[in-house]
Amino acid sequence: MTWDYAEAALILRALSDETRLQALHMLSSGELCACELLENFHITQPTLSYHMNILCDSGLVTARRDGAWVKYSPNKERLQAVKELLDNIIGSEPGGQS
Amino acid sequence: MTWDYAEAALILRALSDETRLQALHMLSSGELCACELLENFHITQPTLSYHMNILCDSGLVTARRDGAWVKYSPNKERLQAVKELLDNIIGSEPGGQS
DNA sequence: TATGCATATAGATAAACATCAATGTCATCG
DNA sequence: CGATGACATTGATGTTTATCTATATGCATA
Repeated sequence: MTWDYAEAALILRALSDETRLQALHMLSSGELCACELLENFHITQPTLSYHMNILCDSGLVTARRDGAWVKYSPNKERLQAVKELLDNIIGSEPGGQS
Repeated sequence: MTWDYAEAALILRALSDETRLQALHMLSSGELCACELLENFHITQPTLSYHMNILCDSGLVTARRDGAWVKYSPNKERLQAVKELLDNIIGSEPGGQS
């Protein structure tokens, strides 16, 4: 995947918020619906919806409707791509380990 | 290194701007002074100074005075740590390659 | 010391962001 | 169909962000 700075900044901006990072972490163990996520925050339902929109728009999370619920999953490939983006910026090989 | 969401969000916020990403990329080939960086942007000197402050505060870049100049270098360890942070969030092993 | 160049700080401003209350939409169940 | 629960959208609001102009500070050199 190739990035320009504007696109990269968009993805990283999606990652630059405490609530969204925590939501992503919760999703790392598997699909969750909005109400399950909401239980772990002290924000209102519309605010969570706003954050999930940002995560979906950036491609870091995918959403699917399941009856009355909307279930969210992390897009691990996309997160992996962010790591490669960081490698490009610092000039290391893609996938370089510590 | 261990992170809480607030600290992680701070670092990622520093990475969430086009100008700062481009500055970091320029620094990947080595130390540069502010005026050298400035030549590659269409922003004013105070605006660049503002962005470099954010990069320094986040620890992603270090600055040292050299006579009249201030020279900036990337902190590659810190950028590596960001990758590990992403691994923690998505639940992969640290240093995992593509 | 006075001048000039490199960088930082201050103050102002417009745009973007995070948040909430109120309301709308969509699916389910009686 | 009507009511209820899950989620989205709207509109308002206070805060943060990126940017500029103007000015200050720090260093070097004549």
